[in-house]
Amino acid sequence: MSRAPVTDPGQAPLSDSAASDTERALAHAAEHCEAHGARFTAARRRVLAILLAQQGQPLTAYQLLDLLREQQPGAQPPTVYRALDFLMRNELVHRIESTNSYLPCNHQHCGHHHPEGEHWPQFLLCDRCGETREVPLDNALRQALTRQARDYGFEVGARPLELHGLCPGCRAEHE
Amino acid sequence: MSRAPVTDPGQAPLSDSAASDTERALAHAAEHCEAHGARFTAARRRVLAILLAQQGQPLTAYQLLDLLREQQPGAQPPTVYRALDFLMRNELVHRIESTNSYLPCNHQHCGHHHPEGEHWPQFLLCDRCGETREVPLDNALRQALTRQARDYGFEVGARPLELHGLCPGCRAEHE
DNA sequence: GGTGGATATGTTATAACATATCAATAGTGG
DNA sequence: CCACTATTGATATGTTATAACATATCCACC
Ligand SMILES: [Zn+2]
Ligand SMILES: [Zn+2]
Ligand SMILES: [Zn+2]
Ligand SMILES: [Zn+2]
Repeated sequence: MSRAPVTDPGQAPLSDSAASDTERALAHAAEHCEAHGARFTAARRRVLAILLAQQGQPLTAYQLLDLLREQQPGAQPPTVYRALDFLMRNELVHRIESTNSYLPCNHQHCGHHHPEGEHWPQFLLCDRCGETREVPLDNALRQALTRQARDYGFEVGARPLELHGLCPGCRAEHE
Repeated sequence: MSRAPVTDPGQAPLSDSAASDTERALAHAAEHCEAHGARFTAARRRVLAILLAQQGQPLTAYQLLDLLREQQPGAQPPTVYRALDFLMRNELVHRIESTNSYLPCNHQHCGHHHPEGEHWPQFLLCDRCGETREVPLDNALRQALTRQARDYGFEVGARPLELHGLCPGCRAEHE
């Protein structure tokens, strides 16, 4: 699996807007956890901050571990997997099954209440550059999927959809 | 991940209809390979036969390896991964990304020509019993997915959709 | 300001999934 | 038969994820 180069938030200076986006996201995460009685500890915050620094490029757990070790040299695989589990339980991070990688939830979709039910994300993944974009799953699409599954007798839930292809940039380059 | 018990085609006697389904599928596979200049060797046939014996329960590569070793004691991981690669290249087997497991293509959907393009399967997976059903991706759904992705500038291809939930049987038991 | 339960982290080891490499062998066409 | 290519055998390793158990921290209560 080829992957894009990673960004180390401790070294590579982010642009001002990216940095403030990250700060906003971290503040939001802290708030969200507080509201749910979950503890947003330093370890969890560090992991989320690293993921947020990647700008739409998911990281594998071991890439994350390498970056985490720059701040916390003793970190081990369980360190990152536990943080990821926590962040996923709290819907702050998603796992991309098709690439074994992890991405912060962008919650562009959580601004207001969803009558249709729980958070059902959809990802658009570029097979060329790795860019991964989370978009809201269209309601009509959601209903069509649920309904079609029900025609086969299945009751399906809100696991992320992963669609692979080429991002706008790579489409342009490609021809 | 919990998985259902496996069926060993060499020992557990299949019902007549299941056995003949398997034979038909194997014959079809042989034909299909012949037509494409691909060699349907004994090793590949054995692997496909084992998968076909599972009746809608995907196997992991190492479950498959254990079963294969009953016929071929020297089999190693590369033995099964090579066979799986071949079978996937020839669209005889699918990989289920969300469970790291493998399932024979049922090609209920390949009976006639598809104007919409390549084989774009959809799987309905039961999280309780593991049953995995391959169904044709509805054309309207396919178009909606393609179109919505294009609205975001992405050009997406025919990777399988994996929808998780409860199968009819497990829904009934569940309440 | 102790005590105890719950939650989180540290530490070591291992399970589970997948591929690289190179030598040996078997099919294929001249 | 020979050279060529695809396939298989065999060994080792890489990659992803969790088990198991010890320790530390937080917090409510006395
Ligand atoms: Zn999300
Ligand atoms: Zn791209
Ligand atoms: Zn199929
Ligand atoms: Zn079921």
